[in-house]
Amino acid sequence: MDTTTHLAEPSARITNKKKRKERILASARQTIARKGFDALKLRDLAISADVTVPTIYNLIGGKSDILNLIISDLLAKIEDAQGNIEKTEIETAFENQIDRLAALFATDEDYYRAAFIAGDRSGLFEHDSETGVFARFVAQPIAICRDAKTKGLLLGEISSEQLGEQVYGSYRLARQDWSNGYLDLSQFRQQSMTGVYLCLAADAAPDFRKRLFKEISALQ
Amino acid sequence: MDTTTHLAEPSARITNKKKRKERILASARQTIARKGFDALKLRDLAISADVTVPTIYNLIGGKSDILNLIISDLLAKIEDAQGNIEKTEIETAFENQIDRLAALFATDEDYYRAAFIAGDRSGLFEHDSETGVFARFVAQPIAICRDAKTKGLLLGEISSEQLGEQVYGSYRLARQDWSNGYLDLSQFRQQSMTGVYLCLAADAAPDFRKRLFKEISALQ
DNA sequence: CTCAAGATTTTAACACCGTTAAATATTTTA
DNA sequence: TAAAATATTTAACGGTGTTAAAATCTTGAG
Repeated sequence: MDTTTHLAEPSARITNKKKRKERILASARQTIARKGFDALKLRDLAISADVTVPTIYNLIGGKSDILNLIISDLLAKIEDAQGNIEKTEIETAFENQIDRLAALFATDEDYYRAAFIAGDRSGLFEHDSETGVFARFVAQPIAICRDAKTKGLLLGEISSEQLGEQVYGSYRLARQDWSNGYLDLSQFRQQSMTGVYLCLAADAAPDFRKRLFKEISALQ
Repeated sequence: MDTTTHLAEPSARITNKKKRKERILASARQTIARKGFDALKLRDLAISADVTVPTIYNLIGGKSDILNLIISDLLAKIEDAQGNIEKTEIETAFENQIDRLAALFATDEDYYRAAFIAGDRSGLFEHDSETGVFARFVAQPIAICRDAKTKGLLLGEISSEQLGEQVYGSYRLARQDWSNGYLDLSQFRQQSMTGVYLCLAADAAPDFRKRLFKEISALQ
């Protein structure tokens, strides 16, 4: 299989290829961010990346392939940003998670909005797959709820799986409303947090419940 | 202005025009329902409605105009189906509302899914407008919550406006998940109801809260 | 009934899009 | 350097929404 004596060095051809590819993708991201997903035209993209259309097909592929790469990039950045959540306190665990997301989105709001819209359109967040995006992301709230139950903060009148899914739904909805342009980023934060705290309050022990409502009114 | 002696009778020309228009729209609805929104092509539509493409432009307009008519139709049917909600009991008020929606969707599931997707894409449910769809629809849960508060079922640790919006968010999310194909109709019903009951439970008086959790576990 | 005026439909084209085969240019290898 | 492999571009195809202009039909006055 390997006929060379040394490891394959990154020949100039290949590095150039990579450079062009990156230039194309960066340009695509910029266009989506600035003008929306439907405004991405292959001919314009080719011009702005200083190549021709068939080169795009050669290096990346058709429009859906470009899309897929952008979505992968989105997911990688999100998972990176979520990182490990410190389980110091329950409220701050969720607050941290949402704040990190909001901070990430703020770095390039148009781009993330566009990427989420693209993701939603291509069924990225389907619930069925055991290993899909939804399953990976919903696991975290569920884990936090479980932890809260062992600490006696939650009463357990509803399963951690169900409660976690509802909590996750709260910021999923806020995220969608934001990426659809219905909310700005600060509203996204407030809306997510309100939803999360309210869900938790439903199953919270009395003093924790009191704390949650105090947090909610502090959000307004 | 009115030069005729009698009221204008619906001349054959005009009734034919209306008939054609209806035929075009019905055909469009069918195509969207069967093959999805992106599969609606004006040439195909013209053939299936037995007219030519410019006739569509003359009677209705371009693709976005067709879309708008279909969305209006969707909204009319929904508002019709919602009707007046009897305020007998709080839980059943929400349950009735959701059941009526689910029953309506079930009459032509593919069509309603497609119409919602089209509506979402064209920013139908924006939050800002005072008289928009969102404002009209969110008013009902808020009113029910207010009623529940006066009856002592809700404690009022959160405003009826906020709680109602969260409740509405619960079935808005479920509706989106259903129209995106992530849930089937029975899951939509279960998911909506769980979310609504959980939101209410957060602010519910003890015995009402107990009732709500019983309802939730009965849903599984 | 006839026929011109007006409304409606259709023919035929335009501009734009994603995509791809075939030709050209470039880089690597022997 | 010559040949082989690889990458890029030229030039086209089929399909889309849209529209001006020609052809057709309907209406109503004489």
